[in-house]
Amino acid sequence: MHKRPALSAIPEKPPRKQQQRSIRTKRKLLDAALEAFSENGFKGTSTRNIADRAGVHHPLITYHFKNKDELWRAAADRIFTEFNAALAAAAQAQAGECPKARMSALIRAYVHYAAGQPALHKIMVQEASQPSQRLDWLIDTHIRPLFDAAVEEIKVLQERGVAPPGDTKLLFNMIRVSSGALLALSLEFKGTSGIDMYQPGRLDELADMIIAVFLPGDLEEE
Amino acid sequence: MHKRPALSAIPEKPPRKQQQRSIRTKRKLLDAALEAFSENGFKGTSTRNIADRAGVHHPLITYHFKNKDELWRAAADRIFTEFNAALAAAAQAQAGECPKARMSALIRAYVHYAAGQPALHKIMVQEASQPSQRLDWLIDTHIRPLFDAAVEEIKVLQERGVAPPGDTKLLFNMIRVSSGALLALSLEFKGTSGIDMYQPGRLDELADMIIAVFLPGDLEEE
DNA sequence: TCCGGGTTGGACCAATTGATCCAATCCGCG
DNA sequence: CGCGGATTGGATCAATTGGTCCAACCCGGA
Repeated sequence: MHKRPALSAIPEKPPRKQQQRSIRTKRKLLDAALEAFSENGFKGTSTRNIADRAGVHHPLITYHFKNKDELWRAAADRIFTEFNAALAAAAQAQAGECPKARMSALIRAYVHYAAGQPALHKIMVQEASQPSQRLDWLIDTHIRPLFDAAVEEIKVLQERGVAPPGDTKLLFNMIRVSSGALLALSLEFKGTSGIDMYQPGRLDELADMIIAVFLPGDLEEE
Repeated sequence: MHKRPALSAIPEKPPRKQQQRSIRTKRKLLDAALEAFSENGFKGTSTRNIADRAGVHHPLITYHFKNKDELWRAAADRIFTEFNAALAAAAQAQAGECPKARMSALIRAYVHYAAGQPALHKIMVQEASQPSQRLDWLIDTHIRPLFDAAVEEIKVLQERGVAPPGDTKLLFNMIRVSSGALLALSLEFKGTSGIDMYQPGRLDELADMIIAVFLPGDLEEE
């Protein structure tokens, strides 16, 4: 409402700078939480397990994140923000190119990000396995905006004969799970087929096949 | 070692018939276990929660299945056996048809089975999220035999110009997650796109799109 | 009908869970 | 350097976990 003329700081004293070790602790906890939640789901993960992975005393979770739920939210927030940035960077790099080249670059970026951070897709699957407030939050905050933009891009590609016809949202989700889910299942894939998606070249092979299958056409004018 | 001449049954007395209620209890527990494990994973599911869903006293799990691990195994065994039977029936019905029609029927059968039993794919994803004996058992006992057969079928379709070229195993897994994973994510899909895969017609729409995308060619002779 | 093993219910156990409390320690700041 | 809030460690709590035990019961077979 009213600001004092400086000198005497009454309502908002500049809070002391956060200590460095605190920042490190928080980051270690978030890393550990992502790994643990993606492997065992929310219910299946104990805060002690997270603290152990992080090499940190477990009540610090309460101190830094209030409770298990908030820790999950903070971890999910971080990975989705990072993912968004990675996609944006890829899109940026292809700003002037034709739509098909742009989408191809996005697919490649997605495949590589999903491989480097399998937690991304795993956490979505873990949460989508049953209704929950966490799922609602995830969808509203991160997933829907991201997907709406992608669906628009694909719609253009359908209109111009590059992507096959049919429900765009359905098509987009097929593309998306072909990369994300397949990488989330990479352990099973290795066991059934002997193929290790993390060998060099495999990721590009996957991306190329996705592009070949889902964007088979050549660009034609409207 | 030595068998007595009947009359006096010593080593193997014909065991009394299993009581009917026991059979019902076991089946209720298996149903509940599938649901619970697919929603919360192995670690995230408590035996008491399973017993509650089944409306059964929880120590009965120990009595009927020895422990949580064996219960999981029995549940997974049942759903995969059922699934195998459903696929076999679909294949049987198309015995004489051409390869493309046969694979299309299999895809349709898979989509409908995955929709009716989302636990099938969810359990695979839950277990594939980290190495475990359960995952190894699942792969060796059920998944690999099933997939090897499917991969052979697809290889034929590639050779005859129906399916796109490239690594067959990779292609098969793309087909498979396009149906299975997409249905496992149906809650998220509903939230992001407003599309309910369980509305009538949606499943066939998905199956048709999978066929259109992954089996685009017409059959040509070798 | 009644016997006896198959099946179930109730009480209980040790270990793990998420969370809280408070004293000890650390470190940014004056 | 030394103050004092920020951060951490240790102890502890009630609730939940997988699993065991034994008495009560149900019901298939004679």
